[in-house]
Parts: sequence; C-alpha cells; structure tokens
Amino acid sequence: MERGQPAFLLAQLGAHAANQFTERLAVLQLTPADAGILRLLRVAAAISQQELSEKLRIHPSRLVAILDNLERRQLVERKPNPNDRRLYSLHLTKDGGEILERIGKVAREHQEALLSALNAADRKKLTELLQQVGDQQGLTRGVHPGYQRLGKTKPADLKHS
Amino acid sequence: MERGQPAFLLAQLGAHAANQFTERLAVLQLTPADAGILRLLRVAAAISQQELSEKLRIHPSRLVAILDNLERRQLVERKPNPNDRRLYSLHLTKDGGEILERIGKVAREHQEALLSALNAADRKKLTELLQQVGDQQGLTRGVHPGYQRLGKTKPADLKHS
DNA sequence: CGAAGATACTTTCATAATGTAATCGTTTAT
DNA sequence: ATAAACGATTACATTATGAAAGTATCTTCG
Repeated sequence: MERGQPAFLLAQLGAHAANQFTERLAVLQLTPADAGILRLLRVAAAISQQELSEKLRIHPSRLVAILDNLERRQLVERKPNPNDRRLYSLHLTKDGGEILERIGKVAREHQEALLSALNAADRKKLTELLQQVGDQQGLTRGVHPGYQRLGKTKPADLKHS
Repeated sequence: MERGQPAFLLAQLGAHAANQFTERLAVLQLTPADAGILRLLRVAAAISQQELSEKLRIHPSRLVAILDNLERRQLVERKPNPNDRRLYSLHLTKDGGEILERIGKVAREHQEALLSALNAADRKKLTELLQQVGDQQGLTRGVHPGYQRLGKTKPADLKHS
C-alpha cells in the first residue's frame, strides 16, 4: 500500500497498461476480450464456446453476445460441429486474421510507448523478472485474469440508517 | 498480446496482484478503495470529500456511500469544518488508525507472497524498473488508477439482428 | 444588505456489466 | 427407450457507476 512498494507498483502499472491498451484497441472497435478471443482462435481453431470460456475465464453466457458481435462483423465464424450438433466449432475468418495483425501492431506500439523509459537491457531484465514472478504465481501464460469480482465484498454494508 | 511480452505480463501480473490483495483485504471487510481512503487520511487529515475524490479519482457521489460505511464502522469521522459549513473535515479515528496497521500487515504479507520467486537483489531491481516506467508514464505515486471505464467502448454493437 | 452564481455534499435515476438459473435441443448412459 | 448430462442461449436479478437534480452554504457584486 505504500508508494515505493513493488506489489503496489505492479498493480498500479498493470492497471495503467491495461487501460492504455484498452484505449488503443477501441480504435479498432474491439475490447480486450475480443482481442483475446481472436488471438486464441488463431492457435486453437475449431474449439467450442465452452472450451473458449474455460481458457479465457469468460462466463459462457457473456460469451454469447461477444461472439454474436464478432460474427456479425465477420471476424469469427460459428461452424456446426459434425460430431456433436450441440457444439459450435469456432473459426477465425479472413477478416479476423487481418484484424489480428492490426491488433499485433497496436500491441507493439502500446508496448513501445509503455516501456520507453527503459533501454533494451532493462526491458529484458524486466521481462525476466515478471516472467519469474508470474510463473511462480501459477499464472497461465497469455491469459489475462481480468478483473472479475472474486470474493465479492462481504456485506459489511448493512443499511440500517 | 503475446505470452512473453512485458506489457502483457505487466497487465496480467498487475491484475493478479490486485485480485490477491483484494482477497486479503476482504478478510478485514475492506475494499481497496476503503484502504486507499484510510491510508490517505493518515497523511492528509482534515481534507474534504471533494479533495479526497480528486486525489483518489473516486466519483464524489460514490464516495458518499463509502464514507457512510467507514463512518458507521467508526474508522473515519466527518467533522464539521468551522470555516465552511458545506465542507466536511475528514479524519481517521482511533479504530481507523488501528485497522490501518492491520492493512499494512496484510500488504506486507501480500507482497511477500507475490514476490517469493525473487531474491532481495531482484526485488530491488524490479522495484527500480517499475518505478522508472511509472514515473515516465506520469503515474502519481501511491494512487491506483483503478480500472474505470475510459473511452467507453464505441457502440459497435448496433443490434440489427 | 441581498440577489445571483458557485460550491460541497447528497440523492435520485438511468444504464451497463455480470452472474444465476431456467430453457431448448442434442447426446450419452443405462 | 428413458433419464441424465451437456452446450448454447435466454431471461432475470444484482450490482456498479455516472449523470444530473436537489439542498444547504458560501462568495461576489450591485
């Protein structure tokens, strides 16, 4: 909770980085969740909504609307799964692949702007340290935990005037 | 947007750190906002709600309920400001000071758990690097930007079936 | 002085985010 | 074949949050 404490700095900078990236993505009319989905579909094509929701920790019911939107914009396609008609087989479209490249460009610009204070050696060192901490903390590489409500603040808010 | 990219790692770890800290605070029946307020009141006693909302970037109308809660729990006190009866003069109570110490303890435990992968030298290095980046990015030391909706995602969600 | 405007806090209201549970069609197991 | 399980979807409740109006107070200026 103090100014120079690394844990606080991490939370502070992490939020800042996420905010900045969110702003940049908005130019492409995308949210971070959208980008995460597109990125995952590139390497894990044909997965179902269930699998997608598990991997990205997005609630299945929320995923519906997100995919509706991405599909309407022709970035993603829901194909029927021949083996099981309950499941969809999700795929990146051509447009989806193209926008993914633009996302990559945005991400590189974002990172460059974010780390402009550091030289190459320092960036490398920072990356290593973060990676070590992340690994030890059991974070899945490439999956942003989001900021979901976890323990949902206990109702210490009894409202009796 | 890739696995080993420092910007992503930063956002990912920052969210993780914030989540973990939020969980630990919940044990004390406090939210991060509560903790931020208590901490600020220790060093900036007698400020008004207006000032508080500006410093912590909390919407004034939201602050009302938060302070109602803290005051009901006797952690904070709204004293009248003799010079201007529109303003409150906010103060930490004795209980507030005590819980602040417990918050400090929780924060230290949190940080220790978070950085257990790193030795002292690495922690120092990490802190320096984060500080450099944070300063260059214009972040106010000690103020968490929160995750407020910034540009509010453009309505690319025209719902025309 | 006293009216007009600004300011601080509070309240009300509209909207958005997100989770729970029910629903529908399909598949699997007995 | 029937029951249970499952994936996707929808409906609904809850919560978060900001915009704006309301109330009291202060300041400014005629």
